[in-house]
Amino acid sequence: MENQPSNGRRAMEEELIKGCETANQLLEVLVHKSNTTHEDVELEGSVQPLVEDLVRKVLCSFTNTLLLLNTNNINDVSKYTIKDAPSSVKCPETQGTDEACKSFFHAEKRRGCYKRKSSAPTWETNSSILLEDGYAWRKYGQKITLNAKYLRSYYRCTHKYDQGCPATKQVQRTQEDPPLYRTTYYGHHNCKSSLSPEIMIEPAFSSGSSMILSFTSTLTSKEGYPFSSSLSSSTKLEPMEVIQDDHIVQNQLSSSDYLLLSDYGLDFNY
DNA sequence: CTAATTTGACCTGC
DNA sequence: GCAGGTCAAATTAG
Repeated sequence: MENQPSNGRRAMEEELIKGCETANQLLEVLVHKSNTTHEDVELEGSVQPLVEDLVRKVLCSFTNTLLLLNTNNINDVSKYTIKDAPSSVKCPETQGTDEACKSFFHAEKRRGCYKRKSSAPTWETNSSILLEDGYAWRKYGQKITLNAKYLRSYYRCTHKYDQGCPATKQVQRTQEDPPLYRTTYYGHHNCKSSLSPEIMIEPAFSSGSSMILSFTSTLTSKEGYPFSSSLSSSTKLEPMEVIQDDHIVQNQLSSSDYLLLSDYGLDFNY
C-alpha cells in the first residue's frame, strides 16, 4: 500500500480517539453507577439512555474506522463514514408509495406505471469496490444519466414480490481510475433474507440512525472465510456489474475485507 | 426449466 | 419536453 493520504489517516485517528474518549466516558458512567445504591432506581433509569448513547458512539467510531480502512480512496472521508446518529435525524419515507402506486395501476396492467420515488435516499455510500451488503439484489434496469460518464444500474430486492420488500438501490460508477462507485439505497428491507446471518450490513432507517451494521458472525462457524463461503452458497447475491462498454467490475470484497470485519468478532447494531 | 439480466418502452416529476 | 425511474418481453445463464 502506498502512503495514506494524510487527511484519511487523520480521520481514522480522530475516529479512534473519539471512540476511546467515549469509551472512557462510558466507563465513568458505569463506575459511577456501580457505586450508587440499589435503591436509587430513578438514577439508574436516567443513566440507561446515556449508556446506550455512549455505546452507539463507540461503535460508530469503530465502524467508521473500519470503513476507512476498507476503502482505497479515503480522501473524501465524509462519504465513507457514518455520522453520529442523533435521535433527531429523520428517515426519508420512500417506501409504500411505490407499492401503493403499483397496486393502483396494476388493475389496468399499464406498463411502466409507477410512482416516482422521493429523491432522498435512505442511505448512500461511495466505495472503490462494490460492497456486498448481504442482501440479494435483482437488477431491473440501467440507464445512462445526463452528467455521468457511466451507466447507472437499478436494483431491487429479490424478495420484492414474494415478501413485498420495498428496498431498492442504485449503483453509479462515478470514476474510472481508481474505480469508484456510489451506491444509493432507497427504502429498507422487510424481507427475511435467505442469506445466512453471518453478515448483514444494512442501511438503516430506524429512528435515529443512519446506518446499521450488524455482524452476527462467529468465527468458529466455518473454515477459512466464513463470510465469503456462506455468501456464495446460500443465495445469489448481487451480480457482477457489467457496464456496457468494456467495464466488467468484480463485485466482491476481498477476503481481507471480510477478515477485517470478522476479526473483530463484532456483534452489534445501532 | 427456472431465474436473472438486458433493453426498449413507458410513465412521472420538474 | 427532458431526464430519471420502472416495467416487462426477450434473451441469457445456470
